[in-house]
Amino acid sequence: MTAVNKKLDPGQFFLQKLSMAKALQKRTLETRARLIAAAEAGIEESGYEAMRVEEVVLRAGTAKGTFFAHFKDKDALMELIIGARLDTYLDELEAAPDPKSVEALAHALMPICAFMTSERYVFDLILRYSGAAAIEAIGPIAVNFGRQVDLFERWGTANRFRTDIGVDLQAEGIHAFMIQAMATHFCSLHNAQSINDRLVPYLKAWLAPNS
Amino acid sequence: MTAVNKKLDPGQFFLQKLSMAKALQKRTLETRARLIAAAEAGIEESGYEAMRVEEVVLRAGTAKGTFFAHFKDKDALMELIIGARLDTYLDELEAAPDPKSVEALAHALMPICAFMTSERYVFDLILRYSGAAAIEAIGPIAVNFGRQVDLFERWGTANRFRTDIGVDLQAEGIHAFMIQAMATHFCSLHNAQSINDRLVPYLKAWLAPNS
DNA sequence: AATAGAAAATGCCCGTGGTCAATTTTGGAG
DNA sequence: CTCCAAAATTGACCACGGGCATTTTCTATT
Repeated sequence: MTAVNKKLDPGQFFLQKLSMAKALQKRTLETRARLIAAAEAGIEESGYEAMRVEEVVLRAGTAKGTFFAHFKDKDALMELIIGARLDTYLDELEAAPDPKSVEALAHALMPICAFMTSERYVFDLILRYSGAAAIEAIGPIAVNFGRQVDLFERWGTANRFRTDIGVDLQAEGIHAFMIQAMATHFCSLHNAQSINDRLVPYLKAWLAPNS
Repeated sequence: MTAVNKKLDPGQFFLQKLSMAKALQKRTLETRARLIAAAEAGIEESGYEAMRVEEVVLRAGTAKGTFFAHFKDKDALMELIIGARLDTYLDELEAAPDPKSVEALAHALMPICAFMTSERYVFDLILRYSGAAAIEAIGPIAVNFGRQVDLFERWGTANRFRTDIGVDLQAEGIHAFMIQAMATHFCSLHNAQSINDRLVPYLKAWLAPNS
């Protein structure tokens, strides 16, 4: 677990952020866990957008103020939970063999795309937090996006699709088109096309030009 | 002015949406204009994020309820105002000659990029509204994005950068990388690189592969 | 065990977006 | 000019995120 940013559940991420700081009381961790569990239970029932701080606090059996003692704001908890989900998807991708074709690459991305577009609210929040809002606050989602690009670089190194550009640039392009495919998926009035059907042409044009 | 989606100021956009509907009272238009003017004045002073419905209503001399009789919610007015700004930038681009090189293309996009990234809040709102939220509600920003891609197609037709893919796909790619360049601009901790410096490598790799 | 000081939890309060039944204004019909 | 129905406006009210002074609980020290 010395590798950076691998397999962090919401609680662990918190611990990492505070590493080397004052020791945390057991009570703190319990309260935190209750709040996160309460939020996850509510999300399971009614989705992400419907989450209310008041309801989370009620389930967890704490006061409202306690919530904000643990999380900067409502979005900070959402980011934690959504970031954790994104991480599990990425863990699976990292463990799986590198895709050998553009089609396989797109196909491999579908689970994470499906999650990201499961709710408009989720997609918007991810985009909003994909860039560090401030220097000191680089959150789980921004970290996950970094991991995504790293993985794409690995794929590009293992199976060099294009030789005229660097693997880093290649990886950033994959990422850009992944976002684009998801965004246009929301745009389409009658979304007849699947995200995969949108992504494949982009990636073919990006990774295998002139062919 | 029969061409679709050209040069619509906030008020005109509203009229278009209601075309063929009941005739509007003069009073309605006046109130609307006052609300929009009040919002724009406030934005001029303190920026987009600082806009408060209460303050707009105070300036305009109306009740709060009136605001929501005219606009679905706060964001609807923001979308109108930001969309209008985007349209003026696009008008200029459409009137200007087609860029002949990748560098010129990127350079031409800088003013609109600068506006979109003038505030984090603005960028997030634009992304949020770039896809139609619902079938009936395709707003000014989504329309503007459509115009952008149309313009990129025109550029691609006039000066065919790539011949192995269609102009529409080419245009969508330009758009995707434009977003990517702006998004990563926010990510960077010490953003030493300008948006232009980020965009040019993307576009070179996209529009002129193997060269 | 007593106590002091720090950490955590509390819940009342506020700001702000958004709703709605009641009221006023408008434009037209007779 | 009068009156009425529809359109526009009003402002009291609610929901929800977030702030903060106060109180409670924990932990370390003697």
